[in-house]
Amino acid sequence: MPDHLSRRRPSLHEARCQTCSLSSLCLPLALELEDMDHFDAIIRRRAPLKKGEPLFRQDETFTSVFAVRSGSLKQVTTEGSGNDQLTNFYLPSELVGLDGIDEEHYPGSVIALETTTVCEIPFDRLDMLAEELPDLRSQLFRSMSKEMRDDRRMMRLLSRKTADQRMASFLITLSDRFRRRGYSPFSFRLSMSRADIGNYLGLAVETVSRILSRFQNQDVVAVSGREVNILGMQRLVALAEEETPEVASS
Amino acid sequence: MPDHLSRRRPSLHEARCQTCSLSSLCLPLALELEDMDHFDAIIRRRAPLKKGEPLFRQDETFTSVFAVRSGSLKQVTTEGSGNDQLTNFYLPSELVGLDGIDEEHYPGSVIALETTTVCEIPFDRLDMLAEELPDLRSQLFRSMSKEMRDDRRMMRLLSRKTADQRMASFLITLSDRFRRRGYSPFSFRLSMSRADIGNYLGLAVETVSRILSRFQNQDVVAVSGREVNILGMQRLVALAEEETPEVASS
DNA sequence: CGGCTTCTTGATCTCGATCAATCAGCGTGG
DNA sequence: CCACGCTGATTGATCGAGATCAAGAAGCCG
Repeated sequence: MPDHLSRRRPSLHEARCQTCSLSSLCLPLALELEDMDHFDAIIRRRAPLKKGEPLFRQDETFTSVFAVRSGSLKQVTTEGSGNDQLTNFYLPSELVGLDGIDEEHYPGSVIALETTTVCEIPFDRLDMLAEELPDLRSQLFRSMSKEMRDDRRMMRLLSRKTADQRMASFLITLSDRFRRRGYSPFSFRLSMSRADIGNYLGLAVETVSRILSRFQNQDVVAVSGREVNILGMQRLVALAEEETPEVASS
Repeated sequence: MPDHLSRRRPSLHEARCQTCSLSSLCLPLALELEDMDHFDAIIRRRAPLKKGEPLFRQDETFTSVFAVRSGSLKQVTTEGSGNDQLTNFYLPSELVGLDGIDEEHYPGSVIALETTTVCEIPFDRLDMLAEELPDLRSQLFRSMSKEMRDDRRMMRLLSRKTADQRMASFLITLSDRFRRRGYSPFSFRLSMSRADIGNYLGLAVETVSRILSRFQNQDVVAVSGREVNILGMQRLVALAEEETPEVASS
């Protein structure tokens, strides 16, 4: 993640939706000014999380969803003994915790990858407001629907794609998310470790490292530590889409 | 004109939520009788789908969600050329199409695996009703949240589990869903082909077949064609949870 | 510095894909 | 009724992508 994402402490006037630079991407995106006031009123500001700090832990009681304001987080689900699964990364404007509504508990821990600030949105208040504001309700449905759609894409990636395609897809997706947030899509900093990437993509750390080295040798990207430069977006897209031979189909 | 002639409703008394045997599992589960009337009023009954018939196709405009009344369906997403991904199976009382809200198009085709009946719920009407009925709204959020949670479980399965664990998990999940619908959790019929199972679990057809044979030899299940008998649920659970050595973790 | 963790690179092994062949079911038409 | 063809399922033999094991290198912070 670009450093300025995490460095920027919200000054006071940023701490309101009306003046937040993310408002066009975030939950209140469809609201009129007046409605946004109502929405803004239920938000709780939070002290910034330091790297490694949890926003909440798995199995804690679900109370709120969170909008990322700056920084980034990962969601990790532990099942059985010591076998974690990293199910998502969250960037600014994205909504965290929606999968906890059902069952009333968060299904995974969400942990800051760098200094991170979030807006807390108590869900009972949000639900009440969703009753009054059709646009807010609609946006909430959309957000959840989008997350389901992204999950399906991820399943496809995990069950059909080769290691190379996974890495390429991962870099493209990140690039895209940065672009839509107004940052360079070609030059950014990874806030997650190689281990995180491997865990997320279903690959061994060694494989992640090897593939990045190979991409580098092929001049598709330039990687230095966590700094990434995409040199050939075309090639990268080609790598991600390359026809995988065949699998079961009905 | 007498009412029963002008109505295009199927005359089955089951065709109303109030008397539907699934109402305790389905969307209106939390509604008072009076509210259920309102909900019932927006439902459109549909002619049964025959095996192989699509409920809707990928990229069609999103208009409705559907509740499965009887039978079963699969959701298939095609991307690129001829490379399908089966992302879900749907059983009675489950909600189909929620991932189409965002983007206004269905992200995959949904196809009947056998003769199947569904209730069509126009989404704009549902949304309006969700404004008036907090319980309905809540249940809708829950359904979506649950689907996200299930998706995450699936990601975990695809990225961490061995072929044996996948098959075992699959059978257990099915068994569980049958149990909650009042059917035998130990004896049921698979409505999907081996190819469908393989596609869903990210395995080759041959692997699915081999594992079922092996499970059979170990007296964990008895399989005859699509008929399944679970002989050792304990063993099956053990197979599904067996510690997978190690993978990347942070 | 030294003691960490994270990352890279090399060598080997393994699970499940792929290739190939046969078999079983099942509707269709002669 | 059976022969035919088609699709789905099973079983065997081989192969390869990526995991695992092993050892260094490079950051990073006290």
